[in-house]
Amino acid sequence: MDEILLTHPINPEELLWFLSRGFDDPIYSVRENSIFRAFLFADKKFLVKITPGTRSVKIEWLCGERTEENAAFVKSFISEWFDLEEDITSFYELLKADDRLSYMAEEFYGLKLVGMPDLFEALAWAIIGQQINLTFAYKIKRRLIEKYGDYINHDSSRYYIFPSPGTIAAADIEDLRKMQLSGSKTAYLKNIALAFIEGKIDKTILRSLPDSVSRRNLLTAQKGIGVWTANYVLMKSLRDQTAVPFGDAGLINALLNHGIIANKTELQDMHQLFERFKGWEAYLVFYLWRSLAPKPDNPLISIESN
DNA sequence: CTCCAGGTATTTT
DNA sequence: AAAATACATGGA
Repeated sequence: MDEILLTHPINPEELLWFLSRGFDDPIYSVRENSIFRAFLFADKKFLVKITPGTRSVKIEWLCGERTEENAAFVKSFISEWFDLEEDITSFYELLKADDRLSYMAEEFYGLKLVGMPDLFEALAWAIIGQQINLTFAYKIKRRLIEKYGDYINHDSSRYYIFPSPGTIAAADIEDLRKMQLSGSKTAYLKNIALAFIEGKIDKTILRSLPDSVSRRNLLTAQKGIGVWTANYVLMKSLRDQTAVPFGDAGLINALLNHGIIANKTELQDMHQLFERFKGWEAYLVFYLWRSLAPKPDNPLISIESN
């Protein structure tokens, strides 16, 4: 049993809820307060069971060899995935200062920004999700991962690993189209997989760039990566707080719900809001998204339900 | 049938 | 430079 001790407490219920919030992400499964996920590291596959608590996250090895290297990799991956090291106290101070958002500091207390440490997965996911509803997007992601992803079978369940850029670069265009990826998205995916293979994009390169703007420019140089996708990926995979997917349909709807903007085109008030949340922009987006898919007891929807 | 969905590229003003 | 449009396809 491995364990990550937390300096800053988290809310395990919120985390587990978010991970299983009515969508079907094929990259992990959530059962009985634990998260199951398969990993590939140094050509070895393994499966772990992750059980988050308030002050620690427990990691149990279910399949594959537990070496010190593997354990270190998984711990670091999980820490990044769930943003375990960030102290979000000052974000809560900002929330509390806003009458329309202050409830979030209690309602979602201890919710950390769930990221996507695998940059290729984040890019592929962002492209799949462009301009289609999330339910459909997750279906496509599942088809993609079930056809091209490696996996581990364990206890009559299959745990998938997201396909590598090499696999997608070699994938047949017709097969991708059959998954109901549009023609242009198919081309985008292949193109981006190629960019990874050619070493044009990776996390090290992105991190070596001096600012958000140059990171965004590196990404948007690829066809299929527009401003929204670049910011989404920088937010989810590099935890760039200043990368806000402005124009995002969900973000706009959340702002409308909270009465922060009055319509979808006049976004001055949105920019003012983000100005006040400097340094915590990505967290603000994440919490606003969180507000869109509330728990049954969330006041925001109990009003309209029936 | 309509409108929309965690947009992007291209073409037209 | 800004605005309109084509694209693509399921979900509600």
